[in-house]
Amino acid sequence: MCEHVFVPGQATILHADLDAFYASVEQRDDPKLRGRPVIVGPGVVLAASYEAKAYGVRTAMGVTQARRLCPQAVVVPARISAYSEASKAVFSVFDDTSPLVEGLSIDEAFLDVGGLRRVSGPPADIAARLRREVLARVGLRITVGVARTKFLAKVASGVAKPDGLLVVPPDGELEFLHPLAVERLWGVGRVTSEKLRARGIATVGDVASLPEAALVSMLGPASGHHLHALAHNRDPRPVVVGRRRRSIGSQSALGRSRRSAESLDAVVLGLVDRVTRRMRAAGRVGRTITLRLRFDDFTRATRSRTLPRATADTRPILATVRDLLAGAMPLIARQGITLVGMAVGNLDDARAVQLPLPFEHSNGADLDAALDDIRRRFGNSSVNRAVQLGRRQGMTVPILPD
DNA sequence: TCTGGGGTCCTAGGACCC
DNA sequence: TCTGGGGTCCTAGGACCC
Repeated sequence: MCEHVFVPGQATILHADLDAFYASVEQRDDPKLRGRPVIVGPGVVLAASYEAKAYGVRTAMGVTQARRLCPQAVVVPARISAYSEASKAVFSVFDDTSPLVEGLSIDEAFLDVGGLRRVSGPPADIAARLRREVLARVGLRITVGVARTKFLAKVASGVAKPDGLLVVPPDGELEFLHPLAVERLWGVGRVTSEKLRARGIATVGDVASLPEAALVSMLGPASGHHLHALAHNRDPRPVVVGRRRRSIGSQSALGRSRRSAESLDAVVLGLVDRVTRRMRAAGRVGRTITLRLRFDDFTRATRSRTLPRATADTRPILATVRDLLAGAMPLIARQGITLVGMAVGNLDDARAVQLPLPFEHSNGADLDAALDDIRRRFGNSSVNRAVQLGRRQGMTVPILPD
């Protein structure tokens, strides 16, 4: 029998994070790069090795500036397929370690090892073994944080990197957390950090000493509640397996030179082709098309439209993007465009049944029959969605069984 | 700091439904 | 006929993350 042994109050969540991922893959594959400052470019810094970070080189910095800070750095072009292959290899080590793995990005994941104590030993041992395994099987160094909650495990790995392991014991959580800078809190970026620091709030402990209402009025309801909870070390979120992407998109920076309408259209065509290919490969269809623009002064704009039915076909999506772009032409003419992107959201499984509903010429009886059919085939909770979407669209509703 | 590419989630007003 | 409360969806913008 396989029972899940939940030990309350134990640190059982691992946050595993590869160190300087892209740069480490380059150093792994080319011995000449080992021990040297490496920057993955070109254009902007996609990743920097720790040797380069020591000189102040940071992700998203222009490569020109990075070279000024660290003239001896080797700049190599990104090899995305190599990174994605390395990522797959690392995730297969994760999957061999625990059945409960939640990927966060190409280079980090949460693992819940709470049920593995009898089979694999205590979490700290599992974490140490995981680090050895990733190094042995994939040749990459990884940092692991271990704690009772996801948030704390992630903070722990952030503090421990590079090439570290840090366990936060349940009776030492607040001592660990409260002296840290507010920027360590998940969800505190540039804007929130400035708001907090302007009020003299510099550490997690400072946040914890504030009444929740004060944070809410400062930052809005969602951020306020969120930060208050994290500062008091409340984070009940479980590790979730099999989370699915909610949108698929692509974008392209255009540089400073002026673009003709024709060349803009060529870029858009390429984006739509890339995105729809990826959607079809993933077996997804989507309804909401978003056009993303960025201008000379770095302001942004988005335009979106929701289609009556989900699709992964190039033609309707391209037509929609072109239409949105045409609507935005006055804006583009005024501001000068530097980036164009598009994304498809509201994703559904391509296997979802596209049900036609007889709303348009309905006499009521037709509709009731259709809803009965949905109830019979897909379960009761699908009916509400069908009614909502069907009324709005008058046509087609994608439904997956309950 | 003159800034790439891929994402997630929240907010807020208006439309619409029960 | 007028009214209310509760809820979802759509659109646009913004903050944040790696």
